[in-house]
Amino acid sequence: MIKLATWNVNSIKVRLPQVVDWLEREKVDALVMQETKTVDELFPREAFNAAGFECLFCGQKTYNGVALVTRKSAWSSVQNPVLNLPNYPDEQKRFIAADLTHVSGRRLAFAGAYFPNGQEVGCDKFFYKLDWIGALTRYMRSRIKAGEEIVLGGDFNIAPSPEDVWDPVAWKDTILVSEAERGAWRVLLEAGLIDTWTLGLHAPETYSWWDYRQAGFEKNHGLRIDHLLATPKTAAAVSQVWIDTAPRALEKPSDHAPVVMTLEA
DNA sequence: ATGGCGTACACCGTACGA
Repeated sequence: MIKLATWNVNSIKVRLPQVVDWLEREKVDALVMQETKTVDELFPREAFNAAGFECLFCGQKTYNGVALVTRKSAWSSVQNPVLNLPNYPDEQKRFIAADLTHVSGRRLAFAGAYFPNGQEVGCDKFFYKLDWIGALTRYMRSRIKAGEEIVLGGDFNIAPSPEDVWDPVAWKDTILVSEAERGAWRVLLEAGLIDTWTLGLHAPETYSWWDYRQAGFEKNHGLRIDHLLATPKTAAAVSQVWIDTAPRALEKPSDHAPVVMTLEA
């Protein structure tokens, strides 16, 4: 069994102890992280190495930043690292990927993405978001057409359906749920990716993000905006999918919870 | 209508997130 996860950690410096504890306790084999908010020179690779993980990271000062950590004992090789979208020159560090070969022989590319937030429908950042998703979609499509098996995890900053929103009436047409964003989500999936959440393997229903403000987590005022997508053959090997809400209940949590899936080796 | 909270940077407040 292979366990893959995505987690927006909201600062790897602040969240490092929680992330390392969680990786060890949950026996995660590979994790993509978003919002590491740390330049590469200061990424805490030694802490991950000591916990038995190899690291790839693509960071910047203050904002954004992504990383991929892989359990050394689970993978026979980690190859062809991709740091940021190759087809989209961008100072904002939002994409990472590598080709993983599991000790069982199963191969897959594991990609992690931090989609732009977009701030407000119609503003410059919103159009950057749509543009960035377009570049990601083209890149994914090219790799899928080449016959690769891919898992794409990340903070998509899109709630695909009304049931992914705690108050869909209040949120209607706002950032993260607008028709334009959901349309971009559908186009991405049409490139050949399946939202593993829709495989019917998950329980219970929950969100992946809750606002720090106004006791969002306690009231379960959340959104499901973090996702794990997979190409069809890999999706057919998925055995379970869940959102682990436990880290969100800790002291000084990230505002996001990790999304996890297991895959038959 | 605004800001609520948390993080980063380094101002002692501002930018940003979702």
